[in-house]
Amino acid sequence: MTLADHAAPAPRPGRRADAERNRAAIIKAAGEVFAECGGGVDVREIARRSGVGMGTLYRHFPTKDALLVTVLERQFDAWLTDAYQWAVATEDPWRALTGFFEQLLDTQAGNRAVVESFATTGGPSDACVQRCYAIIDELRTRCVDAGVLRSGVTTEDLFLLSGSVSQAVLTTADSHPGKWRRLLRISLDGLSSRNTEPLPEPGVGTDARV
Amino acid sequence: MTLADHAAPAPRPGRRADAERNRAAIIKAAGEVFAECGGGVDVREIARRSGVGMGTLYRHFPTKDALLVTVLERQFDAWLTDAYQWAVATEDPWRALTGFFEQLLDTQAGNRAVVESFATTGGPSDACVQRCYAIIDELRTRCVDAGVLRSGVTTEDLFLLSGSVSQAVLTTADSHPGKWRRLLRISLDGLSSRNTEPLPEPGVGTDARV
Amino acid sequence: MTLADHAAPAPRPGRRADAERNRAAIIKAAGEVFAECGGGVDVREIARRSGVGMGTLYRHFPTKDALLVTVLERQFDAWLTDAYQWAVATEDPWRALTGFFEQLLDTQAGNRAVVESFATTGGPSDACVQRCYAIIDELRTRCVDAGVLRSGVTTEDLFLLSGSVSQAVLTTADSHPGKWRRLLRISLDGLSSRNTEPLPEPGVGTDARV
Amino acid sequence: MTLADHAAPAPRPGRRADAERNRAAIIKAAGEVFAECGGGVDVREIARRSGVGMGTLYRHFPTKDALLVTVLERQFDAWLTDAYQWAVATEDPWRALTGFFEQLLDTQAGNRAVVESFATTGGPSDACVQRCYAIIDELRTRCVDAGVLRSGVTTEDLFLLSGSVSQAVLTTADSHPGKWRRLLRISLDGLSSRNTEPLPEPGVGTDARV
DNA sequence: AATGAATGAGCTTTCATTCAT
DNA sequence: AATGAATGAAAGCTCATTCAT
Repeated sequence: MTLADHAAPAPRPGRRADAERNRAAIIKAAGEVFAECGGGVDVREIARRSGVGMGTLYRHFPTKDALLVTVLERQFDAWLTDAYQWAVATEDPWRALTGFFEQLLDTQAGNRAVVESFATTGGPSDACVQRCYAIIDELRTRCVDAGVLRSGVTTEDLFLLSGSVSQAVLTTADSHPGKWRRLLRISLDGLSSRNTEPLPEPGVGTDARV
Repeated sequence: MTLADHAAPAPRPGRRADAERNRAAIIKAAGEVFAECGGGVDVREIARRSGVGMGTLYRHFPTKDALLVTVLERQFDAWLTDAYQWAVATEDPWRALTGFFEQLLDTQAGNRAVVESFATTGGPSDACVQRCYAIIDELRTRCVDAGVLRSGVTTEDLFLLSGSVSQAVLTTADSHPGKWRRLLRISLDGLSSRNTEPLPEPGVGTDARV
Repeated sequence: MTLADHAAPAPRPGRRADAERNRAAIIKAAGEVFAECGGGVDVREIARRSGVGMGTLYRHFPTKDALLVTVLERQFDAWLTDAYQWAVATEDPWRALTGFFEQLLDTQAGNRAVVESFATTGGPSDACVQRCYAIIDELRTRCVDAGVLRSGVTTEDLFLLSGSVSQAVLTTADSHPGKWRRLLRISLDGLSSRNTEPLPEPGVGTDARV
Repeated sequence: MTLADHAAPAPRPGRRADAERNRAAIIKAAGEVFAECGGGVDVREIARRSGVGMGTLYRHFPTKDALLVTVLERQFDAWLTDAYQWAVATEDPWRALTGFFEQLLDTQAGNRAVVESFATTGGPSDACVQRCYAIIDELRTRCVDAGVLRSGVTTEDLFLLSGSVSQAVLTTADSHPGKWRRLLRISLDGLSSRNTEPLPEPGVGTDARV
């Protein structure tokens, strides 16, 4: 049992089959609709696309926001899990870290809602963020131990980097898909231990221009 | 006359003075409101804060979006100009480039609407983007000539980097102001010529993990 | 057999025992819920509290309103019976009449749905009203025979009086419980034969001010 | 200046004429609709009937409830004023008191919303209740001074009596209009000083049957 | 016969935009 | 030209009733 096992679909026993099917349909449809249109879409669109009535939707999720969070969590969690599993199986610590980021960003490419969540809430949900932190921290530690990571780089730095590049992923999704990979590589290279200059302290006033 | 002179307020001749004053008041208020609340605010709030009626507002700007674009353009343009002027006056090409980014990001720190614009429209407006591109290209060329920039880095890469870090600026604005500077430094360091590995081609399929 | 025997639970022969149990549970729960919250409650709350599913509830009662009426009838009927039995056993005709009202009002104190029914439907149901009328008429006749009732007072007057005071009972239920008893006493005293002025005729135009 | 001057229509100076007309139309329509259908009606019905859009309605009243309260206050206040003015001009204290009640009840006959308000909120609004209390108290004092009021009768008793009879007014509005006048007379006669028995103390346990 | 999930019209409220004054 | 009231199409959410299991 590692960090990577995530909330299973949880097929509660007494649940009727069609209810479960509907719930799944809602989550699926919501996942697509939120991804395409962002969190601002009309709930009706999700109901329509999932083939259920409004009441059914609201039976399964008490508010639109609850649905959004659920969907984002599931999506992000799944991506996180995949990327983590790949990373764990990778020998080279550096490649594990960078590959993890690339894979994670790759899967969330063009998902408006997920990317929005980084800008508005700081991430899909606290639980997701926690889990992401834990994973990044693990990968970071391996790099530190191997001496390949720039000194002073924190987990927060890495998380922030990931969320920030995800915006670039969305920006370029339509016009220049894949271009973000160059940006990611650039930023990651700035993380290698070949960069020896100290990073600025978190204090506000630091000014690189000086 | 250089790249940096931007669209002046354009005092159209036949215009009555108070109309011009109103227009200015609207733009000022909209700038503040959009910055604080993002592009989703109620137009009424802008009218209220600028002290004009809704009709006046809509006389000057046909749609909310037109107002938003106008405001973003002016703000971004001003910041761009400032940062550019500083950069032009800086001897060291590398410092000019990095300082330019930091200054630009610093001024837009916490401006919700501007940052949103990068995620949704790819930038405040096409004109802004063009101008930003031109400036970045100029600074980039200086670095290339001085041999301090990683080979293969394009203007697009740099622009994308800027837009992406701006998201981090917003994300951390409340909780950890200034933390984005570390991220910026990291990314910029990935741009130095000490990084010799080739960047991935823009093609979609490239996979850093391999 | 007197006026007072009311519709028995009527255990229809072919009925399965659990069906009867469910029906009883529904009526019990509905009685409580309607009393507490009034007729506007969500039917779900009743289903929940009675421990049956919505389908079962609607199998026993075709509409929410049918359930409401059934419940009100049963409750009111029971109270009516109790109050009547007490009144019948009371020698003094005046005390029988007044005590009947007080007892009836006392039991329905705070039952939102019953009181609402007087305002909206004129009473829990036609059958209830009929029965109540019959009882009141009986008690009234005794008073008339004994010469203690104001001349011209009709059964309708008395029924109306009861329904009207019931509102006061509800109004004061939380803040001043029991205060309605003063109001009841006042009104009842207006009914005594010591008041000799003729009551206004039912015609609309009568105006006490003239 | 007496108790009876009530909030004037308040034609705020800068207000546009049509806005005032709309506001009036809304209040008028709402008054009718609420009176006919009670507080539960669809707001759309009021918008339709007053000939304005939903937005206009909500511009004038922030919530449905605010509209309801405003309407009830105005209506009740107007009735209160009328009845009070009549009462003040009446020499006979007893006739002033009883006539006041009759007139007040007469005007609110069949107004569902106002009557509902007594059952749910205890009255149209706190301000209304205060004013009503003050008026009743004044009329009551005159009766007490004249020695025509039953000893121990409080203003609260009288207010409660009024609210309670108003239910009867509503109940009989359609089937037996005017019948409530008999009930009112009965109750009022119970208030005359010819009734010498002490009223029950407000304590809960008092039982008239004993 | 029992269950509780599904339905969808209907509710209150918001807000970009138009238009009478 | 300026004002801000008016508009009405959504939007999020509820709940009496039906229906598949």
